[in-house]
Amino acid sequence: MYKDLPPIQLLIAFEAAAQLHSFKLAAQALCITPSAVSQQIKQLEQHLNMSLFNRLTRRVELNEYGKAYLRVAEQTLSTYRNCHDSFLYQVSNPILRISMIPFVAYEIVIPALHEFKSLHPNIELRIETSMSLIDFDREPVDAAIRLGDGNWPGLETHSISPCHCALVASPHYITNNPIDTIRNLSGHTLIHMQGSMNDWQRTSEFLKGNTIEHNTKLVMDSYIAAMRAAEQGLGIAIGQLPLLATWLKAGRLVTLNQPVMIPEQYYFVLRKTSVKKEVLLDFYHWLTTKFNAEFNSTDINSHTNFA
Amino acid sequence: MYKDLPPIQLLIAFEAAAQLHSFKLAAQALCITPSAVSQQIKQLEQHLNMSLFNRLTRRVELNEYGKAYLRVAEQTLSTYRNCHDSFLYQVSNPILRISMIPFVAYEIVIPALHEFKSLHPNIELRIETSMSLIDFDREPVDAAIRLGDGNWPGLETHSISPCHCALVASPHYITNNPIDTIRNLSGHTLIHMQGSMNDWQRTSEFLKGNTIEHNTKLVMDSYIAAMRAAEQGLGIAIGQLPLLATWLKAGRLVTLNQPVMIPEQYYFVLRKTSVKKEVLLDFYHWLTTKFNAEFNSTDINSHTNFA
DNA sequence: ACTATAGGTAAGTAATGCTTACTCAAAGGT
DNA sequence: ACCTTTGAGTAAGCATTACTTACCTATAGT
Repeated sequence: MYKDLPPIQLLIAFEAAAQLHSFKLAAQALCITPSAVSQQIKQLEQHLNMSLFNRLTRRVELNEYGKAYLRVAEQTLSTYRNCHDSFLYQVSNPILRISMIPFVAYEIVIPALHEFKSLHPNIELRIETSMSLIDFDREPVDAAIRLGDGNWPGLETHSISPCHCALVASPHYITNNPIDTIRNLSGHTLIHMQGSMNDWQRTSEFLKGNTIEHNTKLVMDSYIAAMRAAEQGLGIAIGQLPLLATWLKAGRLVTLNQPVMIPEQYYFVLRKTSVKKEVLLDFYHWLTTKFNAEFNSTDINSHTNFA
Repeated sequence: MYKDLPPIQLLIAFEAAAQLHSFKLAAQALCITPSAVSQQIKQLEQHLNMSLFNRLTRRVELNEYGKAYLRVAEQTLSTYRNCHDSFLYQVSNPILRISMIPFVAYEIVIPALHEFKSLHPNIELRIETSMSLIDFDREPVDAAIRLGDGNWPGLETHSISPCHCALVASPHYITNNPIDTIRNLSGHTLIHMQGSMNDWQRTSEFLKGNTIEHNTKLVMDSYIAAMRAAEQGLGIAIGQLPLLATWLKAGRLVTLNQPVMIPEQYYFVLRKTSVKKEVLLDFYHWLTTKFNAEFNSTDINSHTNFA
């Protein structure tokens, strides 16, 4: 059936001639000669093995077949034009789906979204919050914000900012549960985060202490829940400085020691082959300034030092 | 917006390559060389100013733009193929809309329709019954069966059969209302048909008589109603022989005189520019045999002659 | 009767699309 | 580690297609 389809480009001349009732006007519209239009339509008629126009003197008009075929041409070409236009719209107004943990979304990205939107009105951001590392091959996301060593095979990584950690608690908690020195936290509740259970192990190594055993454990299912628990005075948590700027400034939490830079960093991660790389990097650069603004505005020396 | 539409024929190679994930296979499908496919797709990419495929080694895969553009190509081409197919279907299974008076439809055409359908299974007939001459420029009909002199400007006419007229009445009526001679019908009811009021005038001239005045008139609104009235014994009507074959054979009516050929004939009428001329003439030839079969099967000498 | 006009046709030319021949890069099989 | 195979990209040349030019035809309008 497909084999004897007339060359699709002939539809263009036919549509113009049919709509304008004139080969001459069609030729003008298409910037070719009337003769070329005549030949193209003759070709189409030969392919269909039927005539499409009644040739009158100095005028052509569609016959019944022509009228029916005009519907073919119009439908086909309008489909092409509409689909093409919406394709171009999609391309020039890309949707960036970016995955991150809820805390980063709520504390850093979302509060500044209106600024990004005003800088890049064409780019539509879709923030996807996820607890764990998403699989780029399965999830329909364009990029992710990840804490790690920057080594994810097949993905392109861009460093956003280093990560400083410090023990945090609410001021109220400190008052009611005095801390002698952070090397001796026995008797205190240590707030853990699910999936990062060895953080306290590492922390104790950093602090050159070994007092983290025999403490009460409180395990929360996310970083945001851990911070909220600390804010409520339920114990001591490990806070990441770039994320806690507003909490520390507002006095919802205080740091108990000089922040320590950990080996992991925050990275912006995207597919190596992403066609949206350009706009994604626009977002990355903007995001980096947001992270650094947060971190620099946090006076990392304003902690209650029990070291 | 339309100006920078890529040449529509490029969609064909793109669709094939995208669906087959291979320029080589696409080339085979299109009966061209892989190089040609590669060049067409390169052209398309240059028009769109973006790449559509990730070129891997010995393999190509659509990137995100390519996936989006595949929808453009598929929609456009499937629209073309579907519309084209339904156009061809329409052409090869034409609908013939043919106008005629109800009597011709009911007595001649419709009883034989199943035969025509078996001879021409592709042709769909639409019988449109109409009391008066329809206007080909306004009504969506392809042809008409008309009684007349064959001279209708702008239309092509083909003679179907001459028309013989005779006075008819029911056998019962004749018994109850004896007729002396058809030159003297005084006292009889003459059944007229609306729109053909001068038929009796002409008939009297044919019969070389002048007795048609001072009779009771019965005016019916159609030929079929006039024949039914005669059948019911309501009076004498003017019957057209080609149409009354079954009625006469069944004894529903009898002729009262030797049928007389009138100047009008039955014609098959169509537009000079009709694109369905071929199938219409198929129908015309079939119709002619039907008319003649009817007429020849009527023994025009089997009348009750009062001349 | 003459002119102007729209379309059709034929021949020549410009443009395009295709093939051929070659290169390249990586995968697969010894 | 080697060579072979394979699919895609490229450049040059060729073949085909599509367009233009010039001329013809028919007719509507003057």
